[in-house]
Amino acid sequence: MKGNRNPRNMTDENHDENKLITQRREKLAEIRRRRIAFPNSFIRENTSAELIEKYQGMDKQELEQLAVQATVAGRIIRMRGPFIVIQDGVGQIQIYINNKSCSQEQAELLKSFDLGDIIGVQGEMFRTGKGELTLRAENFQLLTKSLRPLPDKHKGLTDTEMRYRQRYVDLIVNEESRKIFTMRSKILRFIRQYFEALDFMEVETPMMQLIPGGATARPFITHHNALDQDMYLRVAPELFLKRLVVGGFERVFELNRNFRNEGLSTRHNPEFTMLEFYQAYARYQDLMDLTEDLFRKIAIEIGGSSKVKFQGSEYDFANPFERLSVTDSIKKHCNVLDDNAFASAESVANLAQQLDVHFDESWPKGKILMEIFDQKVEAKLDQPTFITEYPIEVSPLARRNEENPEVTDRFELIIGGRELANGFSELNDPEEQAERFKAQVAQKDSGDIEAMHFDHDYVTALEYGMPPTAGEGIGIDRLVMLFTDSASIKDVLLFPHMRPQQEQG
RNA sequence: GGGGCGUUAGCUCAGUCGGUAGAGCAGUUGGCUUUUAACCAAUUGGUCGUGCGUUCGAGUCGCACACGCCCCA
Repeated sequence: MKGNRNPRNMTDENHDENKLITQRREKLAEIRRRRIAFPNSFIRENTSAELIEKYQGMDKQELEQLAVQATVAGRIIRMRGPFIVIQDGVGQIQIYINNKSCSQEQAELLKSFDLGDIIGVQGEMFRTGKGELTLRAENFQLLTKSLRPLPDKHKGLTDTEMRYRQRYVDLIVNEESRKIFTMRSKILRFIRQYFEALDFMEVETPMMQLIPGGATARPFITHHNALDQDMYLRVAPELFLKRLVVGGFERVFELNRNFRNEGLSTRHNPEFTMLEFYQAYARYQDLMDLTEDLFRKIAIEIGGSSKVKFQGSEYDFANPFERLSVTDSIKKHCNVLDDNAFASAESVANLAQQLDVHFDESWPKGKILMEIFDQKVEAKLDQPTFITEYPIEVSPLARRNEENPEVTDRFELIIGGRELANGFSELNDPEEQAERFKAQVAQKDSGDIEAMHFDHDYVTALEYGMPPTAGEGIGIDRLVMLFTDSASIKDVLLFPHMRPQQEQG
């Protein structure tokens, strides 16, 4: 809806009435008088897609000889003369109704039909003079009166705000939008099949948590009345999934919602869908291989090709992804020639200053390094790239690298300048994990609102022993954006979060 | 948080230098009835996002606010 010109006010259904709606209400009132409003006994026998698939190969004569009877139902989306095009869940089909060959009563009903009405039609399939496969109505009835006019039949609904706020209208008139959400569903189904085929088990862990953990992010706070207890909406399922690995479920995944209390943008929605999976006796390198394979197979499943076009770029998922350490990526994309730049906290701070990267003096070396990466490198990484060797200070749950104690066995996958995935070999040393939590709490106490809490029970779980394990999270909304060439996360969320509209008067 | 752009009929959009509010589609009435963005004729429809200001006069100029989009942090 543009601005507030027509606020939708749920408490007063007459608030945005206009003449078109009034006319339709009058038509509905007449239908009520005739006691044929909102019938529930119509039996739909055929879908549009099914009829077209079966009979599109037959010519006019063949169809006439077969005299195929069909019964369809759908929403009127176009009317021209005696022709009505209806749309059902799988497509569209044309209906022919000649008002001169039906009863007075039916002719009246036909005349009252509006774009958007849902009708049921029974008749015989034929082909028009121009060759269009059409159902000649012998009987028809109104199933649902639509009281609100549909958007322009040619231009559709283009106002982005209205498309997001009234997604149902968007879905009625914009096939492209229906396609995106159909593809989203296919991608989710494929991911589940993929992991099940690898003997992963799908699990569900708490979304309401006493200690929010598993990611550095601000949580939403809610309150449990009976327990008189504040709770957090989870920012990640990570710590619970690893408890399950301790318990002996060696391959688990969860595909569900996370909540992070941060701003909205074309890449961020406060609730978003994340895939997380954990595999015992695997290393982070194994997950990078798995990720390449998964992306390649999704591309082929969805688009029939390993090549994907996204916002002017093309990625071929048949190729292995580039693998670069954080420091190598900075060297490559910021023209840093001297390895000594990464030697100490001072030298990294100097580098940040040289590159005009803003940072806080109190930050540890690794955090400044990541700030350089975030501000100067990430957006430049268009082709799929695994960034590895993340600093230990920003990776409180990842295993420390054996050769370089400053970094962890961790990677992130960047495509089109966006983080798509984050994985690592898990830290399974309970004593080191306790130390890492302490460091997070210290950061929290010094004002870092995103730092983690100390999760004692998680440490206890690790004390029972977690096998060497690797885990990964993949942002599903961004992944769907990638495979549907969507510029905004709102385009792949059925009901994206929108600021409420102000009521007037 | 900062900057830019946008908000006009149910939908998609014009609106010049500040001087009576426009089109297409949809709707209504009639014609046509195997059409293809159907067509032909007539016709209805406006709190120009909200508020304040400048002005004889504001859709248009100024300020504030709301919502959205884009860019930056």
